[in-house]
Amino acid sequence: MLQFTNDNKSFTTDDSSIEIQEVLKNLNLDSKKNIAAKLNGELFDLSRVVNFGGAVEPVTADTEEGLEILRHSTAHLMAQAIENLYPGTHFGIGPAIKDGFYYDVDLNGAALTEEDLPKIESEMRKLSGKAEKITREDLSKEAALEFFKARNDPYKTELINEIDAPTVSIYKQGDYADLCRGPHVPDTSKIHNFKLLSLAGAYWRGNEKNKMLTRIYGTAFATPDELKNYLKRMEEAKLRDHRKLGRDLDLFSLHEEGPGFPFFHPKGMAIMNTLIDFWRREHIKRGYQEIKTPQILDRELWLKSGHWDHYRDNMYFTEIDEKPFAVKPMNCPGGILVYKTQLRSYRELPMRMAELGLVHRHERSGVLHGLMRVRCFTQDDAHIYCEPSQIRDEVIKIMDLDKYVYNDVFGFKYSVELSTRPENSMGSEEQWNAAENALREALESTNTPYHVNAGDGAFYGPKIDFHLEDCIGRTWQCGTIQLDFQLPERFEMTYIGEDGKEHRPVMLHRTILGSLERFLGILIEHYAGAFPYWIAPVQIKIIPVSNDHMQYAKELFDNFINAGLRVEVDYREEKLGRKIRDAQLQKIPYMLVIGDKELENKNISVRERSKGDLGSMSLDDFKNLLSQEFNPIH
RNA sequence: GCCGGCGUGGCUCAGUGGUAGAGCAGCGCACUCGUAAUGCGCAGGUCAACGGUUCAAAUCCGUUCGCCGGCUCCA
Repeated sequence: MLQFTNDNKSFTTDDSSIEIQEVLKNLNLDSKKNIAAKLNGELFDLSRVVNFGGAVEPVTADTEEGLEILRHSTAHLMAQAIENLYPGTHFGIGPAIKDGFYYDVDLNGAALTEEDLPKIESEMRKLSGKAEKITREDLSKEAALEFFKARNDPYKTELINEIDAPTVSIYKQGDYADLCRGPHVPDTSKIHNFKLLSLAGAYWRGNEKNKMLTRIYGTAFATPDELKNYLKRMEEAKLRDHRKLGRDLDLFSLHEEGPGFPFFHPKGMAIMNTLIDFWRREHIKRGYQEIKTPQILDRELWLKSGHWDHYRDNMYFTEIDEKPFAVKPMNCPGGILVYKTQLRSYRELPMRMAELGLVHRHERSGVLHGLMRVRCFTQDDAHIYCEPSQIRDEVIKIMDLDKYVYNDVFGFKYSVELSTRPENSMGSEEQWNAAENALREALESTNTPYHVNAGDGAFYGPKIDFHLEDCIGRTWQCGTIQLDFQLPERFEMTYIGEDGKEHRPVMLHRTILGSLERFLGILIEHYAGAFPYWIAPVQIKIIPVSNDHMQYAKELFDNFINAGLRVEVDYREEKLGRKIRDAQLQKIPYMLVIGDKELENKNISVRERSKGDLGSMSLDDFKNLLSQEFNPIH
């Protein structure tokens, strides 16, 4: 006797070969919208025979789980279409991902281009129109291997060999068959609202030593409107691309003469400098001191630090007086030399030394991306030297600063990851365990949710990484906290303890913004170029109505400049509408219109970029208005 | 680095074998203007670079560089 329930409804049957869709029917849960079902929380195909009972519910494409199934099935449909159009294609993997799905295919040397995508799409629509049943079969591993060997599918057989279970499942629709855990929609007619998006190369199993396959990205949604909205969102995201806005707003530029080395224009620097002002004030408040160390240092230093062994491939080298030197890829070794200039006391610890260090790292040409991924960047670095017992509190203090900066000041969502010991690392197992535990303890004592990234730590120690989410939902690593027992050892760093004896300090490496360049890129996209007043490169644009008002405009300009504000005057002999439009396009927070009326009353007419005309007011009232603006520097 | 695509004035883009085009921006002139584009005129390009095919190359082929979308790697 099987019993199925849904809320307060229930259904019992003796039929141990019943399909879930029959169960749903008997519970009056049948619907054309159903694409799968959940039984005791586990997902099943609608046609799956179940010989056990439990809580059952239908799954539709408008839920997160349903959408994932739909997308996975769309990937299969695409593979089926490709097999029809390009016989002999071998298939890799084809999962659902965040905003859609992809399939990695091996076209036997044939190359696809973007123009081929509509052709594949229309084949998919044709197959969808046939409403072919999607069926599941459970096979022993041996039988499955036979099956895919017979189909000459090397990638699938490789996958089967690695599956650690006696049986595997395959899904079929028409002549197409795929190794797959499922579940899937019941037939291909459920798949309507999809679009193939782009092509890319992808190594088989993500390993660059393997063959490169062709990856086809696509997406699918429950309704046409959702698909349309998604595509529109992507278009809008393109409009806030920091590379486009960086040019339009005259913030920075990139040149062939320096691939990966960005050039900052006056307006980009205005933002950078405001960011740095903010950063300095906040660090002074929190007990940091600031240092600056050289760009190029003797190779011996990098041999000693371990960078030569572990980081050489990312470093630039040069020669001075026939002696080998390296351009610094990190600030730590230089900072340690500063620490070692004096005999240190336990009374000085924890010692927090910050450095806005410009580091150079050789990145492979294909990974460069605007300001987000460059070959030279300014780290808002700091090294904290402390006693082991102080680690936890110091980590908590850094996480507090992270929260303040990311959340309170910039309004970002962020997530936290703990990365543990990688291959090719320095130091002993015990040291690594102690270090990892210290970080874990700090996370847990503050109830911080985090993911573990096994094997992703730095070569000298484990780390906590902070990932910000940008407008397209991409995440970027900014802050990091890295615990290091290795460098203090290698550099024989010491402090004199309360007991009068020498002790070895522990070292924390940390950044908050990460890279100022990347952080600026993220800010541009986050605000779509409309920077908040406090950080806007031009805060106020003064717009004289005609030549008669230039003199008054200049007086106002001087007044604002003396008050430390970033202000410009539009001296062009253009119509007012034109000057307003241009200031709007530059996304300047405040526009001050100066004409006869203002000249006469010695006041100003204020326009705010999103609220529009605020009317006339006195200079004092306007300054009062400005003082109400969010400003973490004042 | 790898796979695919792309490279035409400052920007956005036309131009597929026969003497390089448009709009915007720039400059000049006129208009002196009240909350998102005034009009007219002028100037600006060895078509990424190098090599090849051809009577003739922006256009076809090759190499290099750079950029874009991914993979791998990372702040």
